[in-house]
Amino acid sequence: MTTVVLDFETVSQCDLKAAGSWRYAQDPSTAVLCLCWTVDDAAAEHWLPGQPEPKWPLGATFVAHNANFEKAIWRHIMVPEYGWADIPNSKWHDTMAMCAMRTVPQSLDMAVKALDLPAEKDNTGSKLTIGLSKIDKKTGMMPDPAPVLPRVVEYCNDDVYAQRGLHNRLGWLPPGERDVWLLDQRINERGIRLDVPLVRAMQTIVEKAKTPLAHEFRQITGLNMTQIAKVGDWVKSRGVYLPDMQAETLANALGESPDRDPIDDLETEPEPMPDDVRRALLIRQQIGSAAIKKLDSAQACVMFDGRARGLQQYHGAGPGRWTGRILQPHNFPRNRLKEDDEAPAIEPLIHALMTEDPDYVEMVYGPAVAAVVSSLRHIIVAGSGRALVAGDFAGIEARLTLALAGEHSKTALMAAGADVYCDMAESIYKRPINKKNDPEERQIGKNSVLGLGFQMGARKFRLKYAKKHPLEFCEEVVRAYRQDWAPGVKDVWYALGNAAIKTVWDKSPHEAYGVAYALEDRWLTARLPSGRKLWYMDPQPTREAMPWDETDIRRAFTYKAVKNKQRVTVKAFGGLLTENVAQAMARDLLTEAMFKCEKENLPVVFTVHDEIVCEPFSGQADPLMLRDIMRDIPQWAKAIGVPVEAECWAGDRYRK
DNA sequence: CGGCAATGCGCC
DNA sequence: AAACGGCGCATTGCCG
Repeated sequence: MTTVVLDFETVSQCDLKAAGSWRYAQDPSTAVLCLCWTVDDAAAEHWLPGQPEPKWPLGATFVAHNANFEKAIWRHIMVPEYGWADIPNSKWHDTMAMCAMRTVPQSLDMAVKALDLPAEKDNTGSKLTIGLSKIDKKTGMMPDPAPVLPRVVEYCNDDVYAQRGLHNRLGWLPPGERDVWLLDQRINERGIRLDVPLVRAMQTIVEKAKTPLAHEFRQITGLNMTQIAKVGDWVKSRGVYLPDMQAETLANALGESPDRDPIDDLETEPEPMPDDVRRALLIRQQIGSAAIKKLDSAQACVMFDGRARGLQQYHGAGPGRWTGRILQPHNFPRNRLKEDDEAPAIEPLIHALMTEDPDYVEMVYGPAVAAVVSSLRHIIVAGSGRALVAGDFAGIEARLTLALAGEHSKTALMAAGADVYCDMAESIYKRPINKKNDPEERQIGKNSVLGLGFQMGARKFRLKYAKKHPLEFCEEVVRAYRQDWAPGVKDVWYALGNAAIKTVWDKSPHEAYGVAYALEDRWLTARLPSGRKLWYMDPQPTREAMPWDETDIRRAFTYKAVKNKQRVTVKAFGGLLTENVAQAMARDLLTEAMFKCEKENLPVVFTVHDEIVCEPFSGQADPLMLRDIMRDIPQWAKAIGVPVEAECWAGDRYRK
């Protein structure tokens, strides 16, 4: 098979980072500087605008790093402006997807370095090319690319060689993942319809509501609201101690926490607070949300047809989950507005926001910016003639973990629809618990079931879920989970940990709980019950002191991963490996359901880890159909006995 | 001014 | 007996 490795260089006044590849390619100011490519092992060639279309080898596969970009340029510029033939998705391959799957850094430069391939990033060429998209400050005009074009081609050639080296080193996606990637491409090209007039109205409201409050904040503190550290210092200087400026901390400090029990816990009673501090914190709480920046993101990436594309990154996270980009549908704030203890009806809320009148919004829904933040999800809508149908797997990672651990009495409870959070709470409190009379106890039970499956300890549990309880209580919660409620789970941690450690130390494969660890090339792989593999790069045998006893030194291992765009060494431990497996199995259930949705006229527009959002024709918007699809699990999942439940809904706007 | 690291904050 | 999560983006603050 002939392989063409290619790379475009372009100029534009559109901000690629903010807009994403698809919107960028559609921008009228975007133009191609050059296209460079190699055919198999031959030397690089290049094409410049004005030259005839190159003769592409018949049936070639086109390989690019972040093929989304090359595809977008090809479809939005080469096809309509230069009359080139389209290349279908089935003829594209993405080295970035390959890096993602193998947990190699996704940036070309870092990937090449991590794999010790012989290529250096041409920083000068990169800067020169980027500079062609920026207004020249001396002339006030866009620079003329012509004089530097040979240098740009040289830079582009280097990138093509780097990409080819990467491709030769990593090869192709395995067949199953190839299908997932092709589905990913379809979803990213389909895009998400945004309600642009609503986005504008929200921005107007935020602007109007924010200005006087931001001014008042500055009057009181002399600071900018976003200078969190300095605001913290100021608060402290006024005699109030706050560990951070997080929404929850502020709510507690301002005495708004509904579940607080002041008699029980005098220590955390909100301190009497000077009026200016109270007012400043109230303002910060009302308008300090960073999430409203999503409105700017939405404007920047939405295309001429009202849809935003390229919002999901294939295999962005180690266990295979998608990650969000640009608008990032993965972290929309949840709706915190309450009307009679329920989320308010959506359409009246949208109507109120569309008035662009913050006073009216405030009168009906409380502080206007908070109302906007709570409504952000609703900017995602169904296209015309269509509806949204969405569903999420209920507590899927906890269910998978319990099933894997053979805790069949617990999975049977779940399958029967019992309230396992109350069941867990009964193990903790050793008395009958019900949802109505013991909401706090049930919440502790819920956090335990969802949080303690991956070796979280008492300290962390307290920090995350139970700040108001003493450490001793959290120790008892952890003990109850590990000893009484689901004792099989800790066995999974130790078994997976030991199997992986033995594999790395003895360089021979070891299996536990249906997860088969082996060494392949520079990776430790974990074959899951679904047949898919997880990849851990550059595993190193180490010896580690145990956290509970520094004289207790045991075999362990580390591997390399990317965090915050940095390559870091990660210490493996059983709980982490178990979490990876649970996340990965949940992802496999998700993709399985996504394929079925596509077949059943429920085109997928995005997913959020355990949630699928589809956009069928209005007449086919049947949440029960989606529920059936999501509950229809593959054989491997049936074999471990995981009880799967999905909560589904249909509507015109995205919600939670 | 741009690049980079650290931090905060939102979700699953 | 027994431990650490996974992400992306915005902002700040420091550096050259």
